[in-house]
Amino acid sequence: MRNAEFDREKVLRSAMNAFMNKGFANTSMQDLKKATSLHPGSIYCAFENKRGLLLAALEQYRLDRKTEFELFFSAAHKTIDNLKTYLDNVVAECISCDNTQACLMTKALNETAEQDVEIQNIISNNLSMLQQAFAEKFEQAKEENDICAQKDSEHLARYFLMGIYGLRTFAQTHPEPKVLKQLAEQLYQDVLR
Amino acid sequence: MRNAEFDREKVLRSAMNAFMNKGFANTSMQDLKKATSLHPGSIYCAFENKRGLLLAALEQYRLDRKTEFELFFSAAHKTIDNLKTYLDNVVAECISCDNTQACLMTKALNETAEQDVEIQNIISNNLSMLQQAFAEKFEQAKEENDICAQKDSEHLARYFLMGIYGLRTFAQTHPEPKVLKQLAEQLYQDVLR
DNA sequence: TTCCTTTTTGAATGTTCATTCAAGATACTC
DNA sequence: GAGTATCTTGAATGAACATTCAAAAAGGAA
Repeated sequence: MRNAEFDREKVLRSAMNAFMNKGFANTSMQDLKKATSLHPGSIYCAFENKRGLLLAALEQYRLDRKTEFELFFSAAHKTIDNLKTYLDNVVAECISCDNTQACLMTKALNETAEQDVEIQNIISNNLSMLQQAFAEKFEQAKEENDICAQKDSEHLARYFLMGIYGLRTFAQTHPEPKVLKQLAEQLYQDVLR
Repeated sequence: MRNAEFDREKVLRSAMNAFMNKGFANTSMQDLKKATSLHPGSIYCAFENKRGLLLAALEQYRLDRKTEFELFFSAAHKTIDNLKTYLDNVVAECISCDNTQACLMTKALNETAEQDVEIQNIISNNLSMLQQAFAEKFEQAKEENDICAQKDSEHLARYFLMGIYGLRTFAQTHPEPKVLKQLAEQLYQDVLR
């Protein structure tokens, strides 16, 4: 017996970054070798192939984002304030202009859509989970009387997520802090109202 | 002397579709040969290389979208109603689920970002033009007293565009007509208010 | 230590790709 | 209608790619 030497999470996060930087098709095994410090054979041994590495990276990304989400909403503030903090963080990511500005999910969705139904389904499910998580937070905010009780939490969650997608795309063309903050502020107000 | 035999616009629209279907990196010259009915040599003769074909396709896409835009706003209705019609059309495109659901601009932006600054700049400029065109329409709507005079047309245009980006991305995961229509409706209301 | 199992290594493989090119075809000019 | 410039054709090219594999290394069990 012998265990793998590499740290699986570290490798997956490196692969994530590589895929976010150059996209799936444009990231060669050489790029991945450099990014992960794993030789091709090891990658194939551990993840079957390049696509398998993407699948594993997507799952790790989901877990990381979930942890991050829970961190934001574990803060001892009103739910509505945590939502604002979450949104501000998205803006901050967009402004920073590093590769995390792109979401691996939407990036991969854009690239592999139509061609790889399995990946498309996985991503759709992951994004649905995020949407569901937001819906629960909006429900909570309703209970805290910060959002009108008649509002549909599901709809709010969808709209909020749509706004985040739009914000990220917009930021790719104009990553001006002032503008992005203004857009996020309006999104927040529109959701509150 | 001898003129090229092929119809340049037709070829570019075919290339557009190919790129929207599979993305730039995943569209091979063979795919392009099939899509455009042009032999590799002819493509290289006319567009220099694959990237040149993308550049030409992007420009044709811009022109086509511009024509479409002007068509929408040439309708003899109030500007605000034309805006709604435009948005409804985006939703209809998303629902139809053919490849036009994706915008070639945002698709290419997502894929080539970071790696090809020239393409990134071209796309950013094109999208800025669209944003400017929207701003003019919002200005017009203000003059027609359908939008509060204090509102900033530039901001409205950015928010509207952001919403469209978000809508398109959202539609990739959940192309349910009812949901998309509801999201578009709220976006419209939020812009009006 | 010894043996076994699994991982690591990196060169080899065969495929696919964008691109080139020389020959042939075609339309325009004079 | 001859000449010429340009386009079309599609096979050839060489690079880059994902993937495989056999040998070497190393952890764990006894």
